[in-house]
Amino acid sequence: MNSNRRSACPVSTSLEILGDRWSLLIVRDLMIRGFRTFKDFLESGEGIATNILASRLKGLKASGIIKAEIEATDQRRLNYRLTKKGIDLAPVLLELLIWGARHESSAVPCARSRRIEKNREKFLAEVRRRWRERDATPLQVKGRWIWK
Amino acid sequence: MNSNRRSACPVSTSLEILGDRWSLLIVRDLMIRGFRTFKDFLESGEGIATNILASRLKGLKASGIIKAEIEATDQRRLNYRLTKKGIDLAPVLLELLIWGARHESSAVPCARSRRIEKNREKFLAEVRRRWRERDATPLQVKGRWIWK
DNA sequence: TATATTACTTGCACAACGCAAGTAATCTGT
DNA sequence: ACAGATTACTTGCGTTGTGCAAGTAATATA
Repeated sequence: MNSNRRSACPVSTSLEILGDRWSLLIVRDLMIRGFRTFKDFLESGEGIATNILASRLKGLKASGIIKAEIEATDQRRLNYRLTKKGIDLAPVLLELLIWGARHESSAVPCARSRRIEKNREKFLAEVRRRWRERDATPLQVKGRWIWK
Repeated sequence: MNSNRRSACPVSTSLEILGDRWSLLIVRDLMIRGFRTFKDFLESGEGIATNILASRLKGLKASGIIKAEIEATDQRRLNYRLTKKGIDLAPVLLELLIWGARHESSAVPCARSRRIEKNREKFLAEVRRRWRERDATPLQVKGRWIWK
């Protein structure tokens, strides 16, 4: 499992699993936007190709970050869900959000990203509650989407 | 500058810049290990190729995350250094470290990663102090390398 | 029973990566 | 002063990964 690692550094190990343009976006969609299905991810706006999405889902599953279960009422639908290991990525995503909002994004007003930053623990607690209770409504902060 | 973005989400934007297997490792080496030169990065253990390293350094410079200055006493040597934008990635790296140590790494003893987690703010303050004061000694926690 | 939906897979062109080798500028030892 | 070493790259080339379009199998709906 942890053979063929390029190094023992946990940052390096994390990046071997998550270091690409798409994996963490899938985690974001599961965590924040309440997405569950293949089709949801396809339509998430960044325009991932079907083959790339399939390969990333496969990788995330192999790494134990997500799992999939067939929907009881519709055998066609696979519902993806974060594992504990997956939801533990919440702080990583939050810090990426804060960094991007501060240094790169014109889309998130400074006031909103500063509020998220200030209420870091509250935000994480809410993300974890949603996961525990399978709350799949898109996450908002003060009535606004946090990613726009 | 922020044209041709696949979406307005700051997480997506961050990943377009940093979402690969190498960029954040270079930032780690600058931030934690006190590396400065091309040669330092080459020998950092993960085995990055020279052309890839050159292209990543170029990208990080273009993104304003690092800057390079020629060493006064040796004109051959380029010293790379994190900018403010670069040092602001410290929380992202820290969370990747914590996640990797908890879920992937056998190299970091649980006790040590828990201590880092508990002293999150102290750790970040120390990283920022080192940057301000140009302290390039490899960062240790209680006399141990934090990445092993 | 025909059509739609979901979650993929396959084929192909193109870009990125990884390794080995080479190069230009600068420094060091004699 | 000159040979050899050092630093920071670039170039070539074969392999791997990505992105798009099209196709497919299983299941659901009208």
